[in-house]
Amino acid sequence: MATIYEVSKLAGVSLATVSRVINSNTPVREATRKKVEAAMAELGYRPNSVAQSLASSRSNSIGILVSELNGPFYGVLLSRIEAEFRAAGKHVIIAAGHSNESLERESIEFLRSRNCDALILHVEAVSDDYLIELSGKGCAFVLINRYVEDLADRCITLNNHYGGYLATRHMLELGHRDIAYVSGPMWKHDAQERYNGHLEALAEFNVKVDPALVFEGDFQETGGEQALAYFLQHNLKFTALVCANDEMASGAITSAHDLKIKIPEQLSVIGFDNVNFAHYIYPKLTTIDYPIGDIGQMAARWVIKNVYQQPNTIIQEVFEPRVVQRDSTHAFG
Amino acid sequence: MATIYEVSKLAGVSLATVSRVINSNTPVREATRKKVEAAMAELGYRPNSVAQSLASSRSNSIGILVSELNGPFYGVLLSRIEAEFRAAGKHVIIAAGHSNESLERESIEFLRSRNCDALILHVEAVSDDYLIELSGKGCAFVLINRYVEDLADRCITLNNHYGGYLATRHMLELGHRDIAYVSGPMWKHDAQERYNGHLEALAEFNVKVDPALVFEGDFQETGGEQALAYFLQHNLKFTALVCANDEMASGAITSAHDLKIKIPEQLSVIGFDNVNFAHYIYPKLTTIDYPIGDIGQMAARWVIKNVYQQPNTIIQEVFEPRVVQRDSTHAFG
DNA sequence: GCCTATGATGTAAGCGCTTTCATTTATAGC
DNA sequence: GCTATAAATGAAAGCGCTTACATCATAGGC
Repeated sequence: MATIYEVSKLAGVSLATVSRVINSNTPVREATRKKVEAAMAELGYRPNSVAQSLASSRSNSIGILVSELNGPFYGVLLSRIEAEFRAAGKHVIIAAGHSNESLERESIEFLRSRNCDALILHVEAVSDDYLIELSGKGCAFVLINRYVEDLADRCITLNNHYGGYLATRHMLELGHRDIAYVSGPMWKHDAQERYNGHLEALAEFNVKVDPALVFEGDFQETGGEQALAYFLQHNLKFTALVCANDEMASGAITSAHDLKIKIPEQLSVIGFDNVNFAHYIYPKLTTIDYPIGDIGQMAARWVIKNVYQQPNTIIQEVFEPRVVQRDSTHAFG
Repeated sequence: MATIYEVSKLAGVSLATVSRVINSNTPVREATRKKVEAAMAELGYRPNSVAQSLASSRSNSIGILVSELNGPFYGVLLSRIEAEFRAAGKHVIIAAGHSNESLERESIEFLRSRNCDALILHVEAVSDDYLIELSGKGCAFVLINRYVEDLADRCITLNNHYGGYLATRHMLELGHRDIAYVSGPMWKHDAQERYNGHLEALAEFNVKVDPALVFEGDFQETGGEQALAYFLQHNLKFTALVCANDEMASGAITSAHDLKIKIPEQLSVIGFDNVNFAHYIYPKLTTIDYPIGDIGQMAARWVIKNVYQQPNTIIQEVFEPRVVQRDSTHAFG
């Protein structure tokens, strides 16, 4: 590969001038620029990004840490982040934290040692204090799907409360009044918020909360299966089932098939997240759309604005969910 | 961040010695090593990977180019590749080619300019000649899911022919004789091979091929829908449907639901790939497992062996598919 | 005890670029 | 046409590390 030195010799200018036309951060006379560009083209020159990084202490790389690389969720996220940075000439280094504290910390250290200019973190296990400390060390990062008070300006989140509200309101508007709820693990922030939204909707429609109609699931398919079994076993009356995510909704629907409960005729089911398999479920799952792609893109913009100094970039910190009506919900009666 | 220089001063040794204990490529006296390690620990030193790259002309980064970052397929692939390299202290840079020739070329150039030590490519649009030329330029890469004669030793593939054979044999063994086939776009190598496998199975069971029972789909859900509509419209008799991938199988099953065709009682359906949503389909989809994760891991090993010089690593170039029996297929009669 | 072979450590020259500062060249005002 | 000023370019010092080569220390052979 040709180096900047060879380009400068061929163009008959100094190294510095070539560097200037590459970075276009200092004016260069038109005629000189043309000469340099011709030389670069002739040699098929491409700047060595490693050398650029070392000299400028900018790596043009952004570290992305997500819980899992597979699964229905993160692909969309990565896709949008990559597209945004690619357009800006930056590249993306990925790592998986597997929702495990020590792995998450290790991954962050790993990415930091890779001289990433910034980190986009989707972390679940690491503590708020750790993140605050990290920020104190001067590490530039954005948090996705997590809100930390002291780091509020670097959190891009979904309005989970409103999502929970929308899901239950959807059922109420369809005329349902006996609504069972399958929550996520209550120690998780988003699970709690979604549940609070559910309560708000019930209150708005003057429906009394029946504690027996709430089941704490695990955000997995099994959670939905267990929830349905539990509600039926206790002989509870309900015509609608609100699930705090799509996996659990899928589990509940699978169980319902086995028990010959017709969906949505006998039971309306709504999920949350709108993961990519939601429309493969039969009947196609009505759910709350989590615009994870938009959130990823916004995180990338945050980096472009704050780390790569494009102050005009507009940042939206909170995203609003919406109902995606498909075939698993049905008017009451 | 501390530099190697500060470590050397604190430990009372030269830069070179510190570098040696970092890389452990040259013997260092035990006592010296201990001193250096203590100094590194005290300073919280981590080598600057950019400087290492520049000096050693090894970036310890591997570029991964896949068609899409989302979708049911690539997450698993990335996940396994990342895990393998992570364990080896390497990192992974990702890019998406979107099955578009110029984007694929551009992405490859992008990754090359990032000084990746090697590339793992899942490319569909770029020509064989381009790849051969790339290899001639001394660019180290492995090809996933694509076989190029002249590059045979750097191709990790699935035995698609055998997979096609297995799918149809599965139906034949269940007693079906009237078997419709939905292929992928025939210009795609894998679609062609899967179809040839289908033909082989039919021949083995002495079943005559009925050209009317073959429909060329698009590897998307719509392909499956169109195929079913086509077969029914032409009043063809068939009790089994072999689809060249899971998306098309899903489309066919959705259409079947709408037409009140019972699966598997009236029609057995098998897919191909075993993507993550296959078991969300109702009934759970019987399919051919494509061990994409294993293939990714093997590609990573290829790099470790050939680029990072670990000659003992064993490489498996061709992977064998297998039948995953679920609920969408049923014995004839 | 001296010389040599061997292993451990130090010295210093880059890797390919950016960037500060000095220098040269062009522009304008009189 | 000459100086004051601004604009364009060049020279050179790093960025933090690796590595070839030189040097020094140690041990073994006689």
